[in-house]
Amino acid sequence: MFLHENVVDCVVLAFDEGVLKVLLLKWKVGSFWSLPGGYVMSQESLDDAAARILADRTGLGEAYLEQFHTFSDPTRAFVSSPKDVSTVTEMMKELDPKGDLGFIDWLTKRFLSTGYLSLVRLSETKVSPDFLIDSCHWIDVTKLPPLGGDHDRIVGTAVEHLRKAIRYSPIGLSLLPERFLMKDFQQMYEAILDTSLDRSNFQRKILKHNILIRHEKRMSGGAHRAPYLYSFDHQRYSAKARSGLLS
Amino acid sequence: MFLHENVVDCVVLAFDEGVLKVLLLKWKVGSFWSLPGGYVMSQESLDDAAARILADRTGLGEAYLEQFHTFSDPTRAFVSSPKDVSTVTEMMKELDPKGDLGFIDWLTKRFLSTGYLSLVRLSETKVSPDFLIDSCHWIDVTKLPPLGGDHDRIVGTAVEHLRKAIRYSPIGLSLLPERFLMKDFQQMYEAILDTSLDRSNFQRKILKHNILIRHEKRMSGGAHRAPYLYSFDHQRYSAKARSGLLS
DNA sequence: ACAAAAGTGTTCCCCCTACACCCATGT
DNA sequence: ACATGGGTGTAGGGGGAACACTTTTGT
Repeated sequence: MFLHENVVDCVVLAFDEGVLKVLLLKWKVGSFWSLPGGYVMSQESLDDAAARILADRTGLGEAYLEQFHTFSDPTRAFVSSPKDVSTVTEMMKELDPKGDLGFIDWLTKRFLSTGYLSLVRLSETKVSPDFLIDSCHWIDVTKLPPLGGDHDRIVGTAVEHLRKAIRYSPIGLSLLPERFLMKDFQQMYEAILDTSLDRSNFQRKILKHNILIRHEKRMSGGAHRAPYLYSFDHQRYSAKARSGLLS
Repeated sequence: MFLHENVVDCVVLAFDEGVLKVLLLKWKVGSFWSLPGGYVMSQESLDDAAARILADRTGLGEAYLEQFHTFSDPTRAFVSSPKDVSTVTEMMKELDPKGDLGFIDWLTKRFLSTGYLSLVRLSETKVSPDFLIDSCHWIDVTKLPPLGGDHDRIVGTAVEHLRKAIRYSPIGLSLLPERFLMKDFQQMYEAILDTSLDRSNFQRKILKHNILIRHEKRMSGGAHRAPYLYSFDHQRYSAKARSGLLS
């Protein structure tokens, strides 16, 4: 009756150098930036499509992945101005004179995009470009380049979603290594909530939940007193899954 | 490339007789129950589609309406068993021998459904059946009949979404009349959160936010002391939109 | 010894909780 | 008068905010 193209766009976030970074793709043609995304195939659920797209682009089999919103502005299109369309067409011809130009259609067509939020450990990813993508970059979410279509709005909605969710669940741990310092943990919260937290009170509040395991001290590197390493106690968390971590 | 049918399903909730009720449609054929829903047309946003479907079914021009999730299970279909399909086909032929049977296809086809939550005042609605719908009913969300497809899951997800949202925003007011009693307000929260709250503390907590206007006493009806009427102070709320109403 | 980071303690105060109490009104 | 529902008060406890203090480690 009314058929639509459905795509999934993944907002893949990592915590690196004290800031939240999002995985962005730089296209060969036109130097456009976009989120990793792709079609939802005929017999595929949105969750499956998102997992496939994430795995293809980052090599991650398992990762935190959650749908957060479906975007449907009828005017949304990856490229909007006629000038950009012709630029892209020219460049495509140069890149591959015999290739079909079907994807030009893709750039200008209206479709529905379902946004997925993914939280990963940057070190565990192996990002890979492909025949359309020039390169992959981890970009500070507060310093985005101009993105195609409404992808900047998608990133914003994703971060807003994360901001709400992290107050009630420890999903942020998906951003940290298996063992981590309390300082990293706090900085991760500060980056997401865009605020500063009292070191001593943060530590007490978190530890009171009894969902972290304290290990022996790290001996290595850093000058001054050696901090403890912590890891997440999945067992105990499942038990008290309803309470929420902050306030 | 991969075209899909996209529909919107509305979970329309009202607060009546102390409980949350959802608007359900009873179909002429097969006595199926379903949520009000419909196609997303070619040049229409999801928001527009949901507003149109809500207006068509309830007569409401303005109402709280918010997207909460997109459902995409490839196996989801309104009618799944072959037996039900043939039953429906027979009944359609009886109802309208010359009509086309295209919508049988609809019942069994895979499509993506975006769920919208709507909060309304039951008294302001004028629900209307149509040529496919036998009747419309407001049903206690805790006492649902068997619904077609995954509509029961959609209702559950909607209520869960409402439960989270109401802790941070006064959307529940969309369920109450312009002027209401503190008792109604509390019962509304209790119905949504499925818990009981201390009367005195609830009142203080709510009033402290300074977003309710207290009017003169109601003289009418009820035996015993006459309670105040309250209404929502939109002005003041906009100012402090970030705080959240319950803890 | 000193500086800086990390861990722990202390104080104050607000707010939540659980009631008790007071007020108003119709029978 | 009294029962009942509605508004207000109060004592106690828990926990968050701010900050001081102690411990550890490399230079």
